[in-house]
Amino acid sequence: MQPAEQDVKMRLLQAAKKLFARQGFDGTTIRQICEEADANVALISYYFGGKDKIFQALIETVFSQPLAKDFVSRDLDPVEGLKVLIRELTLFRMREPDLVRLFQQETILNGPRLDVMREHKFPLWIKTRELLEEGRARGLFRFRSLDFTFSFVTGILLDSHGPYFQPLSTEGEQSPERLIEDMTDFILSGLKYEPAT
Amino acid sequence: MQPAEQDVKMRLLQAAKKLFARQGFDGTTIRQICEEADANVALISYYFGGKDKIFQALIETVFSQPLAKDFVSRDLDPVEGLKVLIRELTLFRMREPDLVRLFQQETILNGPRLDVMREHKFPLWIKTRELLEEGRARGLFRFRSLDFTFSFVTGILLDSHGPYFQPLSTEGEQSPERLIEDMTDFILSGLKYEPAT
DNA sequence: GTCTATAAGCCGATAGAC
DNA sequence: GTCTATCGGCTTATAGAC
Repeated sequence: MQPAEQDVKMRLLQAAKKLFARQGFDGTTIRQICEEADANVALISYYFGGKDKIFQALIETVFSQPLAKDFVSRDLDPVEGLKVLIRELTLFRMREPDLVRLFQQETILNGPRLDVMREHKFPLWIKTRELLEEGRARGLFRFRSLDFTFSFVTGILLDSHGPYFQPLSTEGEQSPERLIEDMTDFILSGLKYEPAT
Repeated sequence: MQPAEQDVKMRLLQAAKKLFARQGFDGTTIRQICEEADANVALISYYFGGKDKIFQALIETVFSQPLAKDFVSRDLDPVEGLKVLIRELTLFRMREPDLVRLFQQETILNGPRLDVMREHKFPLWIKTRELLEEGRARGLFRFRSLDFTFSFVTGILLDSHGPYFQPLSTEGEQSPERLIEDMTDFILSGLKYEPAT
């Protein structure tokens, strides 16, 4: 694969990510993608084989990079584990807002490609559930339903209303660190965790 | 307005709600809607004036029913107010899953159709923010950032990952009442609320 | 590898018959 | 009020020139 070819393919993938995320799959045309990527209209068919194929290629490039391999494999204390999860996930979400939006859309549309995403991301969520359960067993957390509690935690972690509620915001932009701190605090409090004094 | 006319309009609206929710606005054609409603292709133009218009009409019928009118207008204690909000919103979301999906779709896509929804729902969220702020001022709640805290609360309230995480569920179906109780408990704990003994 | 030109089909919308 | 037939526009995809 030559450099120029690499370059165009990459530009097309980047443009596809951006536009699919912002406008949805159906709301995006290959013409828009090619224009955004400064490439000819025919090159999506040439490099990927069509609109569906470039979407699939996009998903696959995402999962070729490890996201949370170490979080899943490391043997962490429930509290420390949740802290690592909150931090890593929050930073990832701030690094890749378009990707987050893309996932969210697929999740809601419940399309056929959702299974691929499930397969790759579920180890992360299984580990998260295990941390909650272990924390409860050890008396660190207090809650009644694991299913409900898990959904509360993921609701906070994967919140997707940022832009929607933007007009209500009053405090301006804040640092990621403050968000991570406050989120950790809120979740651990919700779990009735009482830090050792 | 004659009965038959009412009937067709209603069937079209119901079909539109179902298909827009499941396939998105761009992924749904007026032909599909009319087929689902057992109506002729031309009737969407005739009754509503076009695809965009039937969407708008759909949103407006939703908001013609009072959802949270009383919640917004009633002068409630912060804690009681949040409890009412959690209950009403949760019950509404269980009654109208398609509508929830529709909102979530549009929220993420951040399209031009979002403004209509914002206009109708924002009084609810403004009131929610006021309750949080008032609760903090009265020493009932403890948190640092109102913006962050508001996003945590809405993340839980508007969680959209139910179907996605379904395969991880272990506790089977549970009653709405239990969900409301647990959610209230988690949120108030996250806000550091300590019930008077 | 890149481009133009064009094919073939679906889209939303509507004029006009009934 | 309902329907058929059709229009113009835009879509994806590709054949073929360079």
